[in-house]
Amino acid sequence: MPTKGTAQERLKYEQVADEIARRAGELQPHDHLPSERDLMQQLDVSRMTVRRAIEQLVRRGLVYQVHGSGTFVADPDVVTKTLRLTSFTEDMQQRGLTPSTTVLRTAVQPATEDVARRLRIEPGADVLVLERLRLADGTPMALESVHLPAMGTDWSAFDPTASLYAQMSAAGITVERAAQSIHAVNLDRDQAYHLDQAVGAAALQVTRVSYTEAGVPVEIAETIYRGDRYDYDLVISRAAQ
Amino acid sequence: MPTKGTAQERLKYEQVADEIARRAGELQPHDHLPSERDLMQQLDVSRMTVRRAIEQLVRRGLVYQVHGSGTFVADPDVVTKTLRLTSFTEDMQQRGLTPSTTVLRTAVQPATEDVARRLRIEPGADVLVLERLRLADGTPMALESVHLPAMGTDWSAFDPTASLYAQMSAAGITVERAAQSIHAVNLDRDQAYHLDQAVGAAALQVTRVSYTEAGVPVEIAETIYRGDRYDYDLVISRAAQ
DNA sequence: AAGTGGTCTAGACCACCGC
DNA sequence: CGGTGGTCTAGACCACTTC
Repeated sequence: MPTKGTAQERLKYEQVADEIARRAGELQPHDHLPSERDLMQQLDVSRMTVRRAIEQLVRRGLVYQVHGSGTFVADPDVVTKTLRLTSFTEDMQQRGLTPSTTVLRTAVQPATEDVARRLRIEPGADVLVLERLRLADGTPMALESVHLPAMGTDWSAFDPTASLYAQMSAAGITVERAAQSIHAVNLDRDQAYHLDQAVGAAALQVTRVSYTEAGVPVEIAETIYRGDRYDYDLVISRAAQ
Repeated sequence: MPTKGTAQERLKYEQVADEIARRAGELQPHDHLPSERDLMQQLDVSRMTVRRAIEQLVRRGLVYQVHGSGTFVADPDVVTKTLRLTSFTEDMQQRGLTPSTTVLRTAVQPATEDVARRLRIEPGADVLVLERLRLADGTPMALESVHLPAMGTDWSAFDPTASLYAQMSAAGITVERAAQSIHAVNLDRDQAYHLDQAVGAAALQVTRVSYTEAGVPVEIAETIYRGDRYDYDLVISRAAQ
């Protein structure tokens, strides 16, 4: 038997998933893939590992399964752009734009009733407030207002121009889930000024509350995107449930 | 051995998931749940079944797991309202409102270049076009324009006032995935009239392309929601990936 | 070192599809 | 009927956390 535990670069089911994805790429939409039993023999793994690999691919929308019939290559098109948890920076880079940021305001202040309730902290407790103008290729794209609870973190070393998620991650905070609410608003005079838009122009107001794996809220962010330059794209899958 | 295959009301892992969820409900957030090995003994199932059950609960945001440490009850709050594939009817009912519909237009017409490309059919091929005003508790909420490809279906029996998804389902078409794009727009005169809003008021324009499990597009829907009465809520999970 | 979740195996039976 | 995916078992070893 070959050495097994040593330097197992990647998980087996991921390697299997990659291999099946590679084969699917060489076939046409709706073509039949080998059966799970064939694949386990060919790739020398157990059936559960094959199933787990295929499960990933189904979730990504790359293949689909029909009960007594088989596994097939899916029609592409929608693939790739599944819903992900992204920062403004990543989001813009993905669209091929260069993001930049102007800090409008940064302050430590007592939490309002509403903010305290949503962050599940005491009203009046310290929160870091950060207001930024986000630009893409030098053009104003969004106005962002972020509230962060203290959480024993030392915000004195905080750099408002750098990536927020990166700094939170460095502080041991990992965002696992976020609730978003999207609303349409007409820009007021101040907002229109910052975004270089006409007063009353339609804009997307996205309010996000981010949570750790344990369901502890760690961020409230309210972002107002220019309506003429920003779409909120997402893919909903019934399988996700 | 007891009879096994007969009348197996529900899947084992679902029953196990329910039982674990019940126990979690009686505990406080961040309380420790029994280990997987304890649960498999207590519930007399294999470990894989326990893991599969817990996997569901993690996806629902009800519990969370930490590698060498254990399984814990999650902080609630966000739970329940995960992203789902819903119709206007379900959506409104979920918000406690009574939906109704006024049909503005219904016609079979040749597909435009753009519609044909998105539905992956020939330009000029027949599509069913349906324009409806959707109301909640009698108040106009949204303007909806739907394009359906022919797909050999007999649209002559089509009832524009009834649920679209129900009729598609009856025709053997199941929507499994949908790509949505959300945009902010200012209402034009005609839209404002139908929605009982001021001209130029901000509104959410949601464009959806629905696909079957095999990735075949079966519907294009463009819905314009009143900005003052409609939020688009969703929960993004990193686990979803 | 003991206990936990994470991965993987080899095998079984069931439910469904197409011939 | 044979082949397919869907569920489930009993056991093993690994990686990580906690003491």
